[in-house]
Amino acid sequence: MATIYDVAHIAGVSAKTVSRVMNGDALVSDKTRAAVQAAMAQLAYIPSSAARTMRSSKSGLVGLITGAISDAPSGIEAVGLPEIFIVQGIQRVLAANGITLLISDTGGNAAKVPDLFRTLQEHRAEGIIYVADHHMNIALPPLANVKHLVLANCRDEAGTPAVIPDDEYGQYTLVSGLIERGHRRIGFLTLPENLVAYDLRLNGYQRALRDAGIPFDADLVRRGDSHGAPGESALVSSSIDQLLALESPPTVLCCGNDRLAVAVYGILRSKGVSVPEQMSVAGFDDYRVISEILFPALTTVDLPYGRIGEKAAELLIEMMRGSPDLAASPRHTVQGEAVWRDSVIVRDPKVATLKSNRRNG
Amino acid sequence: MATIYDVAHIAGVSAKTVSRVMNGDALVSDKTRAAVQAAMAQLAYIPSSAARTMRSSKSGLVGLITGAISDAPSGIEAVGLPEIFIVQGIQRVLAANGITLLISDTGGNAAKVPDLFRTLQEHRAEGIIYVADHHMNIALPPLANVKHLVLANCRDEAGTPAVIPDDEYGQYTLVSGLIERGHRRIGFLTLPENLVAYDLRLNGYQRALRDAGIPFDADLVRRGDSHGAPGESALVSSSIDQLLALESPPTVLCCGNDRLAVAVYGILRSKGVSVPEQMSVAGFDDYRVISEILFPALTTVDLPYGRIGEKAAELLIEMMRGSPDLAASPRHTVQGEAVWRDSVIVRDPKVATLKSNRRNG
DNA sequence: CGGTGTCATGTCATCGGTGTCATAAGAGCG
DNA sequence: CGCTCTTATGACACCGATGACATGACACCG
Repeated sequence: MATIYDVAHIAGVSAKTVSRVMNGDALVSDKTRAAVQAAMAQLAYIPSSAARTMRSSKSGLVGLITGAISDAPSGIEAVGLPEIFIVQGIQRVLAANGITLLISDTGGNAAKVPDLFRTLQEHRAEGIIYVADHHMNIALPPLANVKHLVLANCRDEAGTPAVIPDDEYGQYTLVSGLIERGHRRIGFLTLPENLVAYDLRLNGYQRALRDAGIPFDADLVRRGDSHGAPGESALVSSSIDQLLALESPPTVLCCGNDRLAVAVYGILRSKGVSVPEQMSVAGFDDYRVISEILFPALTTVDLPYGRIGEKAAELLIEMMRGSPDLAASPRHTVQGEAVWRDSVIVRDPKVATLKSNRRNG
Repeated sequence: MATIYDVAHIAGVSAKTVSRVMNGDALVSDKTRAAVQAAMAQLAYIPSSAARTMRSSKSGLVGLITGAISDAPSGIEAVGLPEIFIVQGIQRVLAANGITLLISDTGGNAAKVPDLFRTLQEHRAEGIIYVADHHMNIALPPLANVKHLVLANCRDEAGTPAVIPDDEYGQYTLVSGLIERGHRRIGFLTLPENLVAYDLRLNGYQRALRDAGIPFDADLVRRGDSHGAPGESALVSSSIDQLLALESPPTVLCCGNDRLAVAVYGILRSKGVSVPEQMSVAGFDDYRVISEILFPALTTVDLPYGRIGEKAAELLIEMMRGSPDLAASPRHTVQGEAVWRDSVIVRDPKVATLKSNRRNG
């Protein structure tokens, strides 16, 4: 590979002048610049970032760690789907700032994390972003010499700057929208209780009811997703049975995520309940492969993974540039809006519910 | 950040001796080794890979480029789902070999590719893997000085080493299994015609029929997936109508991918055809979020994205080590097997088909 | 006891850029 | 014309590791 000296020799100038041409550092005469550029083109010269890094101690690299330091029960395979969108968002921002991304994956083995950090530090990464595959609490091992660290899609108790989705807001928006569309009895099929999003979503659900003056009815909240564990389908099925058996059953089911919504579609149909005519369904995630393809198309909440990535990268770059006032608000949320599709119908609040219909029919 | 000289000074030895301790190069007395290690620990010393790279011209980096240099019609948003699994597979193998991954994404803009290559070369990546989000043909721009390049999930006409899924085999295995399970009239809802997999899958379908002595009936092959374009659902619905209207309708529908299978479930149900009792359904991809959750669980073909990534990385490492006999077979295929779930029933080939049933009933 | 070999360690140059300082060539001015 | 000032460029050290080579301390041998 050609070096700066080769270029200098061909152009008949000193290496330093070549350096100046590359960096636009100082005044270089037009003639010299042209000669240098011609020489660079002729040799297909590409500067060595290693040499540059040594001298300037700026690597132009940011490290990324993904994988599970999970607080979820073991044995649950993380699907890892959102991560690619987060990574793409990060990439987008970093590339625009001339930064290259070093990536490493724990492969689900939390014990590897210190090694991964070390590797990133060997390459003198100027900042590190840790990405989780779902909104969770994490506890990173003690890390010496890691100056700039941002968490994406997760958070810790140590006050590390974090970018997380606003689950409470998303659920609030969805449920408010359902109420606007005439729904008064809103079933809620929950996420596993140990998830961070469990509480947040439930809060959003309750706040939306409260703001609309609808009393909270605990009977409408049932266990839904259990990480795809065996027996989940039966669990969801029985949850739905309980909801349908209520004196005043729900007119819509909010599912903890889109995956669960798919299961609910099947279960409702197998029970002879049509979607959305007899029961509206809403998901959470706007996991498009599911939500757009499902029939009828699924109303859900957009979880803006790309934005989470972008914001995490923007935050990191600010930190690297030494902006202050960041420690002030360690947690940054990104809001996603409800996406209205065919699985939710508009109804007249005064018309009786499913159960009553049946009774009458 | 501490340097090798700082360590040497604290340990009371020369820098070279510290280097020897790190690399296990030459004999070092136990006492000296202990002193050096203590000093390294005390300073939390982490060697600089930039300095090492300069001296040895080995960076320990491999570059990865993802994104669309698509042969698909424009305006189609790549879902980008498999990529994460491929990337994880690559990461797994590289990490095991002490190699760090540099990643860059075109963000769907093919014009960026030369820039991305340049950036990877500035960091002196020792090899580059190009990953596509679905099995496709690509044409990379002319690249000077890229010695070791491997394509994953795509291929070109220039003979670049490539690791691709064996779509023909997958479809063959699936259809053979359907025949074993008593199906004789096998419907086939195709992928878009411009996809590489379109022909391969159709070939596998036909070969399976041929091997079983079942005549190929073109009426059983209908247009299915159209990249989620508007009107896709209507298209699939009419394709299914045509299949159901046949004198001897199919007993099972093979869908070009799992996404399409989800749509087919809904359409069949809306037409009053039960899955799998009246019509079995099979997908392709084993896209687990869909296949395991769908009700009934979807029979499909595993597309081993993780293995594709692993194999691409293994191939690249072989090339980097200078193994020969690689140019000999530029295309390496990875086979995926059919995964049998509830959406396909075993039937008695002698029993009449749906249409006949209806007629009789 | 001198010669030879092994072990343990140090010295020095080098990888490819860039920061610092020096310097040469004009330009402008009194 | 001599002085200062700007512009354009070069010389040189340095960043942090490591390869090549040198050296010093013993051990062993005849």
